[in-house]
Amino acid sequence: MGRQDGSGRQVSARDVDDRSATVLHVDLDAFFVSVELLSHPEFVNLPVIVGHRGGRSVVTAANYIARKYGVNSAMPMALALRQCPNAIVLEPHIGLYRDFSSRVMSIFDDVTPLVERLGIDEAFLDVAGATNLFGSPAVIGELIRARVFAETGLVCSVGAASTKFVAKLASGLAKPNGLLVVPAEDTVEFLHPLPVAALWGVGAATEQALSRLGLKLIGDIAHTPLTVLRKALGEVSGQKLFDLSWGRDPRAVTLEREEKSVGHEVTFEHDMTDIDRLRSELLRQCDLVAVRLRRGDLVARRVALKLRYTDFSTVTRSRTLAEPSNVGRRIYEEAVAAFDLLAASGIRVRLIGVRAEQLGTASGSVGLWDPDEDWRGAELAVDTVTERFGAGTVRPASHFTPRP
DNA sequence: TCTGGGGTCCTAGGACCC
DNA sequence: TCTGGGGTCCTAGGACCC
Repeated sequence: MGRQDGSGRQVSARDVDDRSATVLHVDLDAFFVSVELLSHPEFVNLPVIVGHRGGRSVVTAANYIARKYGVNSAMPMALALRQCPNAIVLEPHIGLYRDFSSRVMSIFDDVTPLVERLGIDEAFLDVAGATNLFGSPAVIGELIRARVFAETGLVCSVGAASTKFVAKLASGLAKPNGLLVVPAEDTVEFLHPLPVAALWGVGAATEQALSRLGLKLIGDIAHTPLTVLRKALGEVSGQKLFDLSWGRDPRAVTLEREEKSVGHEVTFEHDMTDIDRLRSELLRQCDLVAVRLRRGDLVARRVALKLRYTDFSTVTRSRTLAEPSNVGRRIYEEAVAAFDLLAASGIRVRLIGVRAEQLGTASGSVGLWDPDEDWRGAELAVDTVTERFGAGTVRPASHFTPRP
């Protein structure tokens, strides 16, 4: 998991002017494992995995020692333990990680107001306006790394570049416990020797498709006619990859994005065949989704059901609601109607899930209930108000504001 | 090896309308 | 009658990311 002395190492592409590299990507190294190790220092030099042992679980996080054995996140736990039988397996503590995450993010906020959180353990920072105060991007990067270590005991890596995706690539190459600056003028030179899989949006399938075209390196993509890329990868993806291969990434660092969907899903320890129990699990999930919608003052216009069968094949069925809703019962009605069309005797379900989509704001009726009260109570409050004032009063469709 | 759970984005076909 | 072109919405599936 890298050195924990907090000094890190300066891995600069060259000792050059870095004033153009004002986008920082900060990524905590082996975040979940590092947090756990703060309270288990005796495991620091051992391979450590965070995740549930047994069942159908996967590796949530692994430290760098475990990674040497080929263990990676999202790998089935059973396989990970075969690769590294001596690994220490620790149960995740999401609440704890969230606390550490907020502490780290608030350090970022001290540096610049332009912080874009990316999940729990990474963020983009636009430091163009902070250089007068703190110094060059590289200096700011080291400042952040030192403060994060001093105040939380966690180690992070920083990439600095003129665009988001190059900054992210740079932080990945700087890991663990490093900093890498890619000045704008060096971007193409930096990108072209890297494998195509390094590009944001190139996963296994796209890598295969590119390989069929004989394209292995980012530089190969850069020198392929756009028409060929568009045909092989689709209009949008082809254009995007071509632009990225030349270091073109117009995305700005943005403060906050609106949620587009809210969902819940569960994989059973053993495949479920009991249709009634599947229905009741679905009801539970719909209630949870509805609570989250209400807490965000949101309503959903679509409900999507997801089933994964024994053979891992997955189907989804979605339905558009006549009236947007955030009431658990209503969401359940649609979800279970879709489920009943698929459910038949002999069904073997590995995963069931529900997702509320096409969210809109439920304006004009804030304060009818306390969003922090117990969720069953909140459900009751909705239904009570609905009863008293008639259906639609709580979240009238006329108040539905679609979001772009 | 046997595959989590939270999401976002893109594609493609069909319906429907002008 | 056997046939165009767009635009938009709905739906299903899949790739991808953390």
